[in-house]
Amino acid sequence: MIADHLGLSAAAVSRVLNGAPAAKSIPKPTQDRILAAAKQFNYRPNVLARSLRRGHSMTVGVLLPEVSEGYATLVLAGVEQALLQAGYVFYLVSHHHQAERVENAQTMFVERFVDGIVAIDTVLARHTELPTITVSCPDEQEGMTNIVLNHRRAAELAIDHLSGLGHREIAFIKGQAFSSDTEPRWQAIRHAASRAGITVDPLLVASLEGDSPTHEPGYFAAQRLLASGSSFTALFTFNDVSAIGAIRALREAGLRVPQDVSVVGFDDVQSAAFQNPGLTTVRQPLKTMGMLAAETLVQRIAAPPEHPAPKQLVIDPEFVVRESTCPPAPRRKT
Amino acid sequence: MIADHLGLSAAAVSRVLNGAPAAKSIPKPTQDRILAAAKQFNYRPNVLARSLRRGHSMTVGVLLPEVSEGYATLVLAGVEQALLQAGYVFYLVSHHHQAERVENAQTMFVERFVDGIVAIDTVLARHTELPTITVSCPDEQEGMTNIVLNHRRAAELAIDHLSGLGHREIAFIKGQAFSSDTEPRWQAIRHAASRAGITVDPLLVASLEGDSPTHEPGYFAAQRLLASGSSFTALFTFNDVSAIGAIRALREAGLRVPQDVSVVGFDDVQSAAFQNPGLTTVRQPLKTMGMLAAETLVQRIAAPPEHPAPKQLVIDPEFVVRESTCPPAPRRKT
DNA sequence: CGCCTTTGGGCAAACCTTTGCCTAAACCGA
DNA sequence: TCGGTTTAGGCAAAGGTTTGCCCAAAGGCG
Repeated sequence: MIADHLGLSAAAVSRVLNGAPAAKSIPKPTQDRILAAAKQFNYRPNVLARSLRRGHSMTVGVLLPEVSEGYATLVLAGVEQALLQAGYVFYLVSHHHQAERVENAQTMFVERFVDGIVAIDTVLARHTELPTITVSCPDEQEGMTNIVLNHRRAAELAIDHLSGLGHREIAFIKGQAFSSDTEPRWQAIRHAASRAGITVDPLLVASLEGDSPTHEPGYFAAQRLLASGSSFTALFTFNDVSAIGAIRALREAGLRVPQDVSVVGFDDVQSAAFQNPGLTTVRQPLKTMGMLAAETLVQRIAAPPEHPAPKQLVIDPEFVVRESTCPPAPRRKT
Repeated sequence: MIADHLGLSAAAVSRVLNGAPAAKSIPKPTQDRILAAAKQFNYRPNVLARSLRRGHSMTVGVLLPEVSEGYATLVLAGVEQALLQAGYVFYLVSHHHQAERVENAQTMFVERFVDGIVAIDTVLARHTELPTITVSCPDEQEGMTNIVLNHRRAAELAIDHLSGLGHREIAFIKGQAFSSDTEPRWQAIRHAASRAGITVDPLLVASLEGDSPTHEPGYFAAQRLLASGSSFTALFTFNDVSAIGAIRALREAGLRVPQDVSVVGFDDVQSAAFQNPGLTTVRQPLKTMGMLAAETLVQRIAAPPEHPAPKQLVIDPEFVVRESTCPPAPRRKT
């Protein structure tokens, strides 16, 4: 269209606008005319046509469990920032931990020629040819890089903190089975506990149930722990929202946090610092992990890795002490 | 490709697969062959090519302030669900309330041939030809529909609740200037207050400052209110996260909520019910608003509205009483 | 047998760029 | 003057669908 106006061919225009090497055979004045006309008409190449021809779309697909949930959206914030910076845009789709939705999303992604995939807390439905980076996903598929937390370290931080305060009777709330972090973190906790000489009472282990991403599962899990009859002076939950839900259950049962029960959360979501009491928690640098994922992905898109892609990028957690933990009361039964 | 395999033309394949009217001149057996082959090869038409030809992309652009923030992502959840149901996918971009980022996003949207735009709590940078639905946006551009809360009703619910409990000295935390709801809601509050015979002490009005979407602005705003020297028995904040931040500031100042100060939030985000104390708040049906926005948009994409599009869809709030409000103490100065 | 109508589907343009290959003119040196 | 090189950009294919228009063969009717 701009070519017609100048009496040139579309080829020339394309070359100049893209700074193609072949453009060096086009004299400066002509180039300037093209540039000027492009500016004048506010010309934008049709991205669809370009993608069709070039075979890539400058788009990536992002998968997460819930679109409105603290954990994944904090990762997403990092992903977005890094992606934008690199000139990519993304499709977002949530799957609510349903395999079918993941599957559909994956086919949608290939249909629409995304250049890569970022999957947050997601188990992929099948192997994909597309460059893929996962955040907190369990399976190690061929050639895909996984950004994971150092669970070992995370568990030690929490257990050593509680153990250092004098707690021996510690209750746990595990994650849902579908959550990728649940198993590795639980392994790490068992390991850290035994290292600290703490035995894990099976009666003091509850799991989050249901697929609600809200506080309720933690609330009910804590109620089950209280009903189990075993006493405990501390509680370590799978994440912060569960912790908040659990604290409510504890309080409703007449227990004070932290005087009667210390509570340690996980993630350090934005609201953790503003809880009452402020939540002691294991901080995951979620935004950083998201940025790392996106950066790794665009790198991989630009240049496929030489031989075997690095399988894992391990991120270290921090521990944040606030008000929800203290030494156990000298004597008290739940 | 599938055409070659069957010795047919791409045209025939296209017509059959799309159930085009012209397909009726193709006999059943041939149609079956095409369908079978498509299934066998798991054939997916190239969406890029199709969009290029058809002139629409089955994609919409979604704009919001922050990707990890309770309010907008709850709306987003509704948008996503309705969009998915209608077969659309979306680009997500956050703008952090920066006009330039909104502008860039808008040009990106037209470059990529989105079929429409959903803008959540966003002031658009310029007029757009694209079908656009906004949620909680102030400006009434030609032909664009805005989903808004019934601020009048919302303010009355909160003010009448506090006034009914006996509160007369009420402090307020207004939203940031860039937030679309700030002005209309404030107008509504003044109106409701005067209707209830309550005078608004200018010293008892603070505004959220800074563009952080977290609890801090509310925390600092509450501190400024406390420092103002005027006493108050109740506080009505712009949203729940501010309320949570404010509660922390109050508590740090030695005030108990609700015994010394009642607090009413706004939105009813997921964590509101699990705060300590549980937050009394004005509930916006955010997910519903998101769904409504998306449904209205796809409708408008399918069939441009007859003449003048309805300008506004007004949604009614609910009031949720929890534990952060109670009658004021008989006598107490802050 | 000749004409008309279905039947069955092909042709090619259009959507818009990108890119490998090519060429016509000009210029330059011998 | 002639051959070679550079200049300046054009040609056309390719990427995969969609769709308006067209046509050939077959069948039906008079």
